[in-house]
Amino acid sequence: MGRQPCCDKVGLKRGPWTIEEDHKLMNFILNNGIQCWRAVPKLAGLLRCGKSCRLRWINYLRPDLKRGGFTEVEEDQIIQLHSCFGNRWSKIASHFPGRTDNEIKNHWNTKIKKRLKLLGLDPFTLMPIEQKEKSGADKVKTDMQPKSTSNGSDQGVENNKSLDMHATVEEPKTEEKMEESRVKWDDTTGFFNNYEVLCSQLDLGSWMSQETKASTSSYCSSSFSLDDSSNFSVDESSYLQENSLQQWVEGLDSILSWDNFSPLQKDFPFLENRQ
DNA sequence: AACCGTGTCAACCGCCTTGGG
DNA sequence: TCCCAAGGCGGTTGACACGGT
Repeated sequence: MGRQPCCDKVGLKRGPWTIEEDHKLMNFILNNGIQCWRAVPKLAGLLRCGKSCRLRWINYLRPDLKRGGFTEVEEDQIIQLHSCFGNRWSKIASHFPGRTDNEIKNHWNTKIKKRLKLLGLDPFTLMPIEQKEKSGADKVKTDMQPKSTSNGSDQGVENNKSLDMHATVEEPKTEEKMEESRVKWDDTTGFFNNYEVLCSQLDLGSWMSQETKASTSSYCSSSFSLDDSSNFSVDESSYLQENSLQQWVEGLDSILSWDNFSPLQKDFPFLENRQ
């Protein structure tokens, strides 16, 4: 017997979301908030499971999402944070208001990982691959896992100093500090420096920005985030200022066809001017 | 034009965590 | 303390786009 599905999947729709479904979900959440994800699809008239709705909202429809490619600075921060937290994407994403863990995970797997390999660095340890090969089989074992999940000693505090040089990473808040003190480190943590050295040698910065410019420029101009985006709660949707919502609408403009959103006009009059 | 390989990313799956009873 | 439901999370998959041949 396999594990029971998270919800009754009989008759539920799967696959890509249609604009109509997006509309229903968005409309429902903006009007009612979220009390229980399991109840959302029923109440919103969707043939989806609650998890699917939650994911769609968090990764795509949420008003505070920042759209567009990652900047060079963001990529730099992701690499640093990944060296601290490993594959704990939600933890990493919490440092990037408006970015989702899924987005960061995808970006890491498709872009950053490859670039680091191209630079001859191991993506997990930021250690030069040649050096790693020399250092024997024991090391290979650690390369397979992010440091945060290994059960090492407390040398992390010591090694963390190497990251302090990078002022772009915020000092973790009290809770995070406690969490980080639990994060285990090995002797490769400090090798983030290798990445920087190689970047400067190969002028990776300009290379990255060349590539990211094209993808970011079209979106960044319309992207935005709410002041306290990381804590955005739909229950408080009424606090949304009309202009903030309008910004969100503008951000979505390039993605969704607003022909399908005309029913929203009664709730958000500024939509009338669109199309 | 057709095919193939590769890259990207939205969405799903299933395990883990949390909170309420 | 235990159990269960629901939410959260990370790994993985598959559809689609795009470039090369």
